[in-house]
Amino acid sequence: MSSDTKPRWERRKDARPQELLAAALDLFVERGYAATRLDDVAARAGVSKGTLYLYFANKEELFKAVVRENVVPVLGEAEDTISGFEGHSADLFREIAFGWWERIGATKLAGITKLMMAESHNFPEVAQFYHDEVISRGNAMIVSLLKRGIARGEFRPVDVDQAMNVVCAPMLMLMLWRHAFTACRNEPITPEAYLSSFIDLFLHGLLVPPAGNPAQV
Amino acid sequence: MSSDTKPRWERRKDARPQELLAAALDLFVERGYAATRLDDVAARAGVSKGTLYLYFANKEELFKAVVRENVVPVLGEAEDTISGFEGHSADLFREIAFGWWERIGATKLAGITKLMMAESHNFPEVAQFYHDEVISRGNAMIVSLLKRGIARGEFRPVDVDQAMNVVCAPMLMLMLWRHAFTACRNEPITPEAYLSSFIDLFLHGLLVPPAGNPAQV
Amino acid sequence: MSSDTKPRWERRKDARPQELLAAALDLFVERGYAATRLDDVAARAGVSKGTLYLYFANKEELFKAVVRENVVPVLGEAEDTISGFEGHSADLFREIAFGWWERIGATKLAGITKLMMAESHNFPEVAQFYHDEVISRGNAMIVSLLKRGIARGEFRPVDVDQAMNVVCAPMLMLMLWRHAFTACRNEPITPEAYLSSFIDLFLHGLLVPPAGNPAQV
Amino acid sequence: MSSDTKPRWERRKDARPQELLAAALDLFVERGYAATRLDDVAARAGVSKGTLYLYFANKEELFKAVVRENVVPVLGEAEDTISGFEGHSADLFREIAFGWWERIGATKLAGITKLMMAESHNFPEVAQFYHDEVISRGNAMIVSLLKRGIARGEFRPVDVDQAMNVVCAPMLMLMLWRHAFTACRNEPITPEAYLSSFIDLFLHGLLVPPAGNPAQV
DNA sequence: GATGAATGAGGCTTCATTCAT
DNA sequence: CATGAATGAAGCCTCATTCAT
Repeated sequence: MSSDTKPRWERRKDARPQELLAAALDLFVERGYAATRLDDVAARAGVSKGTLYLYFANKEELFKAVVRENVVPVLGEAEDTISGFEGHSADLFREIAFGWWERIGATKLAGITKLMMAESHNFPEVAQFYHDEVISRGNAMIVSLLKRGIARGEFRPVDVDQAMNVVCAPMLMLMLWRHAFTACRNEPITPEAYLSSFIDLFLHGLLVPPAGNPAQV
Repeated sequence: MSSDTKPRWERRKDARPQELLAAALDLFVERGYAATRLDDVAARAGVSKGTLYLYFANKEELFKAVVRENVVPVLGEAEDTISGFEGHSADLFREIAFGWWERIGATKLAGITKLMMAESHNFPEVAQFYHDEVISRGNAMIVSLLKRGIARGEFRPVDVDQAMNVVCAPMLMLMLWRHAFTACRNEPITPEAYLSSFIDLFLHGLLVPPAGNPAQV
Repeated sequence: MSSDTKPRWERRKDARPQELLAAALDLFVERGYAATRLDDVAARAGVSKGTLYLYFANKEELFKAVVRENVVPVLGEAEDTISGFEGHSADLFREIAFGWWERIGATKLAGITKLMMAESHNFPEVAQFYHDEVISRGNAMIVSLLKRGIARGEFRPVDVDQAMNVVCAPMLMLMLWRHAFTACRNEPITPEAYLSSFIDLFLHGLLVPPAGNPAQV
Repeated sequence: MSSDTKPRWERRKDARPQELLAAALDLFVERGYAATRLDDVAARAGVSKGTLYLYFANKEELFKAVVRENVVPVLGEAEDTISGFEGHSADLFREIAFGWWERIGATKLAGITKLMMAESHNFPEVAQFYHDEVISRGNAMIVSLLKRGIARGEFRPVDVDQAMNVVCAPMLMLMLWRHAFTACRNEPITPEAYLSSFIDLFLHGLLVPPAGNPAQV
C-alpha cells in the first residue's frame, strides 16, 4: 500500500495536550465558557471528542489547565520583576503596567479575564480557582508595589487595600474593552496612550501642583 | 364603560411585559444570557412560559428589550448636574462620583452594565444601541468635567480623551465587582471607601508632593 | 382541515406518569437498571425523551417511583394482614407466603427484586432507598410473624433475627429463579408445589417426629 | 535451550489469560457485566487494554471465559463427601452445609453464582453451560442427601424435588447477600449463625413439638 | 506479542420553542 | 389571552473497540 492511505489517527501523545489547550484558549476567549463546546475544541485541535477526555477530565479541568498553562506563568515573572527591582517606585509602576500589557493585556489571555468577569458567577469552583490562582496573586503584587513606594518615601501613605483596587481597575477595563464594544467605538482605544495617561494620572493626580514645585519623576 | 369601573387589583395588560422584563433583567444580570432559562424568567414574573412568547418572539428579543427598556430612563439626569455646577472642579469630581454611585452604580443599571460587558459580543445591535445611548453620553460627561477643570486652571492640562477612559474605569469596575467573585473575596469591596480612595488618587496622585507644598483641596 | 391531521402530541397530563411508570417497570424488569435506556422508556410510553423529565427528575427518581408505586403499597397490605390476623401462626405463615406470592412473587415486581440483587452495588443511593423502603419492612414483617408465633406458644423459641433471613431466602430465590435459568431448567419450578414444600419444611422440619406424636397443624 | 535457563521472575506467556480472567472475575462479581470496564480489567491484570483483545475477542467472550474457567475446578469434590458418609443424615446435612460454605460459599465461586444470577438472562449459552455443569450437579447432591435420609427413616418422606429447591435457597441467598446491600445492612449477616439457624429450622421446623417429645438429634 | 492513543456511537440530561386546550 | 404539556436538538461524558507503533 502506498503512503496515501490515511491512518484513522496519528499518534502524537506529547503534542496533544498543547494543541488542545491552544484550541481551548481560542474558543473560550472567542465564545465564553458556557458557549464553548468540547466538540469544537476537539475539532479545532484536529482530534475526536473522546480524545479530549484522555487528557482532561472534564470541561472545568480543561479550563483550569488553560489558565495554569497560560496565565499563571506570567504572574510568576511579574512577581520576580517587583522583588528584584531597584529604582524609583514610579519606574516600577511603569514597568509593571507596560509589562502586564505586553504579556497579558494585549494577548488572548485578556479574553480569559473577560470570560471570568462575565461567567464566574455560574461556575463557582472555576471562580474560586481563578480567584486563588490569579486574582489574589495579582492583587498582592499591586499591594506590594504600593507598600514599596510608601516605605521608600516615594508614594504618599495611602490606604493600600483600597488603592490596590483603584489601580487595578484601569488595567482590567483595558482588557475588557478589547472584548466589548470594539465594533461600536468611533475612536478605538490606543493602549499605549491609555496606559501613559493612566500612569500619569495615578502618579501626579489631576490637580495642578502648587506653583514653583512642579511634579517630578 | 369607563375604565374606572375596573377593580384596582385587576392587572393592567400593559404591566405584563414590564414584569417579564424586570424578571429577565434580574436573571440575565445574575446568571448571564446563556444560563438564564426562560422557565425561570416566566416563573419569577408569575406567568407561564407560553405567555412569555406572547410578548417576545424569542430569548434574543427578550434580551434586547431588557437592555433597551432599562437604559432609557436614567439618562439625562446626571448631565444637568455638571452644567449647573459652580465651584472647584475637584468638588464637582466628588459630586459626580458619589452621585453616579447613588443613582447608577448602586442600582439595577449596574446590572445592565455588567450584562453588556459580558454579552455585547454576542449582540452587536444591542451593543451599538447601548454604546450610542449610554456610553458615549457618559463619556462626554467626563470629558466635559475634565475640560472644565483644565479651563478653570484647576486641573492639569492632561489628554482628556485618554484620561476620560482612565477615570471611567474604576467606576465601571466597581459595578462589575458587585457581580463577579463576590463569593470568593475575603474582604468585600466597600463602595464608599473605594470611591474615596479613587477620588483621592485621581486628584493628588501617588507621588509624594515636594516638601513645603502639600497638595490641597 | 379534517380531523385526520395528527397533532404532534396529545395532552394527557394525568395519565402520563402512570404510563411512564408502567413502561419503566417493564423495561427495568426486562433489562435491568443500567441497561434500561430512558429513550426506550419514553418510546414505550409513547412520548418523547424530554417528556419523561417533566415527571421524573432523573433515572434514579424514576426507578424509585416505580418501586414506590408498585412495591410499597403491597407491603402495607401485608403488614395489615399480620397485625389483624387471628388464628394459629402456622396459618398466618401460609397466608403470608401465598399472599406474597400472588401480589409480588408471581408479578413483574419479582423482577425488581432480581434487579436490586444484581445491581444494588452500583447504585448505592437506590440500594439504600430500596433497603429502607422494602427490605427492612419485609424483614420486620417476618420478624413480627415469628415473634407472634413464639409469644403465642405456637413456634419454638428460635433466634428470630437469623430465622428471619432463613425464612426469607426461599421466597427470594423463588423470585430470582423466575428471572434466571428459566430457559435452562428441564422441569421448571412450580411455585405452588415449591411454596407448599417450603411451608411444610419450615413448620415441621425434616426430621421424623417421635413415634406416637405426629406433627400437627 | 531448555526452559530451566529462564529466570524465575519471567512471566510465562500462558499466565496472561489467567491473570486477566482473575481480574475480570473480581470486577464482574463486584460491579456486574455492564458496569465493568475493560480498562479496569486490564489495569488490574497489569496489562494494557490492547493486550486484553489479544486473548479475548470482546467483552462478551471474556465474560463467558470467566464463568467457564472458574466453574470447572470446584466440581466433584463435594460429591464424594455424600457417597462416603456413614451416620445420621442430620449430621450429613450439617456436614454438607458447613462444607459447602467453606469450599464454595465463602470462596470466589460465590461470586460466580451471583454473576450468573444477575447476568444469565443476557448470556443464554453461558447460562446453559452453568446450569448443566453446576446447578444440576449441585441439585442432584441435595436430592441424594434427602433420599438417603428418607430411605434410612431419618427424614420424613417429603417431595424431594421441591424440598431440594427449598433447601438450596438459603445457601444460595447466603452467597448473594455477601454481594448485595452489604453497605445498607445495619447488622451484617454472620454466616455461622445463619447456617446454624438454617440447619435447626430445616431439621426441626418452627412448630413446637408435642409435649413430652422434644425434637432430637 | 504488547502497547495505549484514538475513535465515535450512545447514554443521560437540559431547555428554547411550539401548540392544543 | 393564557396555559403548560410536549418536543427534539444539542451538550457533556463514557467506554468498547481499533490499530499504528
